[in-house]
Amino acid sequence: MTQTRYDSDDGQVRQSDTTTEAVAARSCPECDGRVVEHEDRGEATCAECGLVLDEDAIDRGPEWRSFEDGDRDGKSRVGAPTTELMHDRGLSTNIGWRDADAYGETLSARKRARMQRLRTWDERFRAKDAQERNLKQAFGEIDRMASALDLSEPVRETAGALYRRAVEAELLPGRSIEGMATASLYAATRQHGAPRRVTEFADVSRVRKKRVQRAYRYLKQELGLAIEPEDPTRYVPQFASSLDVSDEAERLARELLDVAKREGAHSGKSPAGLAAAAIYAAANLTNEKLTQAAVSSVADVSRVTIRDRYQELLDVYAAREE
DNA sequence: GGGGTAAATACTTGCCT
DNA sequence: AGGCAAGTATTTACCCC
Repeated sequence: MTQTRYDSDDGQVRQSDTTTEAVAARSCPECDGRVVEHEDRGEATCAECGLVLDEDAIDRGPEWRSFEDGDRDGKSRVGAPTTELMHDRGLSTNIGWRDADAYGETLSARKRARMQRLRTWDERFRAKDAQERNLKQAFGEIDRMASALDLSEPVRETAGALYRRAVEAELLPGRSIEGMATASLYAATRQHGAPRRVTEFADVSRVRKKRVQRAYRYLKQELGLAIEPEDPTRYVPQFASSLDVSDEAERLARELLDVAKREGAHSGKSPAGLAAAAIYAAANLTNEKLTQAAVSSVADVSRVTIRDRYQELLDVYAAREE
């Protein structure tokens, strides 16, 4: 009697895996979700909606005041803000292509030759390295996909950091940049506890679902990523807001899922399918009009699956009541 | 609209070599 | 290591009420 196990794809499903990130006793003001602290970045995000609660303790932006009397232009002591999503963290300089000095005067032949050599070296230091070019392209991909899926900034940053680690661990040779970039982004959303379905990533990526999953598994294993098994309740806020159901129904959906989890009725079933069914069942119970077709399309789960799961959820819930 | 079903497909696991 | 078979979940494409 074998079963499809959606909760075992990180190879080591243990209770202790869930404690990698410190769990705060706070809850999100927006959606009441669990708040996850990311100590390494001085950030706290909501596990449900990805909302950033505590922005960085360190301000990496320029300082918008002058330090010398009469110096009205030089209001910045630092360069551009650093970010994970620039291949050199935004710290590079550029040497212009024009053969003119800062005042616009043309340069002598000797100086021109020297500038040419400088450019050559500048070029070599900055982008010659295959790894750097690799990062550049991957970060572009990550940013593009994240925009398409409307993912929060911290998620993008995490994805960038993961990808960088993958490159540094030399995981890339023999694998496609897009595949690994997509996998990094997927892993990031899982780590932040606001998961999206793999198919969503495959839709906005040039790689197919299969490749994404393969790359994801590889990434997770090689980097020793501790990622919690997918929890159906994590999908509830997403689906609920897309379908515009009441808070009451949303709460009920969570309860249905909690009961199902306690009864072990969820093992082997797809988390998104369960969440979709719970929303549908809850909407029915609170007399809200919600068609299976509507839920099916936002959750990316077939009507058949919703029907099957929602009957099960109701059965388990009813058996539990007495 | 909901609900049912059969065949096709996807994914996992265990077994084998 | 990788191929293969078996078992389960999910989707697809019909159907009826």
